[in-house]
Amino acid sequence: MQSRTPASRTGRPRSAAADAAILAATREALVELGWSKLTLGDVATRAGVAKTTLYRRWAGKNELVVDAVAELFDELELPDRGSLAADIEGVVLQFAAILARPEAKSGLMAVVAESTRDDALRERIRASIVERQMRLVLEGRARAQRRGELPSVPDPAEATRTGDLIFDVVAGAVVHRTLVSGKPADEEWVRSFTRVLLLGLASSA
Amino acid sequence: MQSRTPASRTGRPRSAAADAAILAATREALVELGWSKLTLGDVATRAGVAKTTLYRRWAGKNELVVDAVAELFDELELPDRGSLAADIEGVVLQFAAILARPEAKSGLMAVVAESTRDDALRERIRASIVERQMRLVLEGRARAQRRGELPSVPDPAEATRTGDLIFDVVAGAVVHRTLVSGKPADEEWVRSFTRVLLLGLASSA
DNA sequence: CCATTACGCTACGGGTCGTAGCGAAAGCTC
DNA sequence: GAGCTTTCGCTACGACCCGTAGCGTAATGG
Repeated sequence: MQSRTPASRTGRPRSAAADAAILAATREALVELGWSKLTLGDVATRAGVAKTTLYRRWAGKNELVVDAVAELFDELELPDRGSLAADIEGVVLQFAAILARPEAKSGLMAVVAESTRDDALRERIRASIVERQMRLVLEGRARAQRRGELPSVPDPAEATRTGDLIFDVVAGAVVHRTLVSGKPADEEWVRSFTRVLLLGLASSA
Repeated sequence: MQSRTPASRTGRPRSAAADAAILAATREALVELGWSKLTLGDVATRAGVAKTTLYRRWAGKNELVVDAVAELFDELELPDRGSLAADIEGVVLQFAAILARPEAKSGLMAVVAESTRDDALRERIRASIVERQMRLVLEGRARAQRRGELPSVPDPAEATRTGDLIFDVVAGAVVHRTLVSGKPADEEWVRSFTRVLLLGLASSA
């Protein structure tokens, strides 16, 4: 996270319980108040810590919410469901379930918006949230290539570009469906999406 | 926009020039300051109007930015380029060019984030921004069906679902590429994306 | 026991918010 | 032009949140 305890060994250690309490309080405040009305003073009160303690660990609202939201994505997994289509449907449904939670809705888009003017924040989001999702895409793709469902790409640069493309299409579609269109990415939608992704528009009814 | 002059005909009319100046000042402030540091007092000063004038027309920052950003999407068009693939590439490049502008980056995601807790704001975004994009998708699809490039869907409900799906995939992918991955949706990317969208993952190298 | 760091608490200047109140300006109707 | 109505610019205000400084205390390790 944000912990920096590399060389310093002396002195009173930071309370790990306080970290957990603050992040939980942040998610609670996101649900009740939303991003714009969330204040660090309120979060500190909810967590039972002093405001100064909070400022010693996080630079501001942006960094705090990134860490609080990032924990929601810990549960993402990619079990082998036997086929590429089933793998995609499974992971997309998991992703959609996380995005449907109010603390994710309120917080994620807000910090992404802020990250357009803050490179350090963008990198923090990439490392703690996006990177994990990306790994799943690459793993699912490699699995499908072993099954023979997807052609293998010899050129590494080309492989990276294709991986990035797939990731933006999958994540972008789910995010847009959930947050912009405001409709649930339920099983029916995910089936239709997977069909289009695999077979293309022309093949889908 | 927000003008309400249905029954009231008497008294001093609202200055249309002030509206334009305020919206332009809002975009200017979005570029220079970004969403979070943009204040209504500053916008009023930039526009050369009193802060109270601004509050008479817009309920708050959210509504103001929605209207300011919405004007950016006025230029979206869908000229007939002869094939579905060419039509998609053309409109996606236009969309990407708008999203690449700093006033769109900073503002759009922020108001979408706020809209997760404000239904009126969500509807405002839908009506003034999303609706226009959706129209292009439907028009391009109808055109492709006339050309025989896409199968026609007799069931109206199914047609709506498919239209919504295509829209979320296209818009979501471009938005995610631009704002989350932070990479440009340039011609090369758009070509690859169009290929995947039309032919599916299996057919793309 | 002592150095070091974290903690809780209080207090503060600075900034923004959104509104109220005022006189002046700009239209329309007669 | 007289009179009515609404908008406009301006000033001022209490309320809130920010981020930090200072202090005494608590919890470690040497």
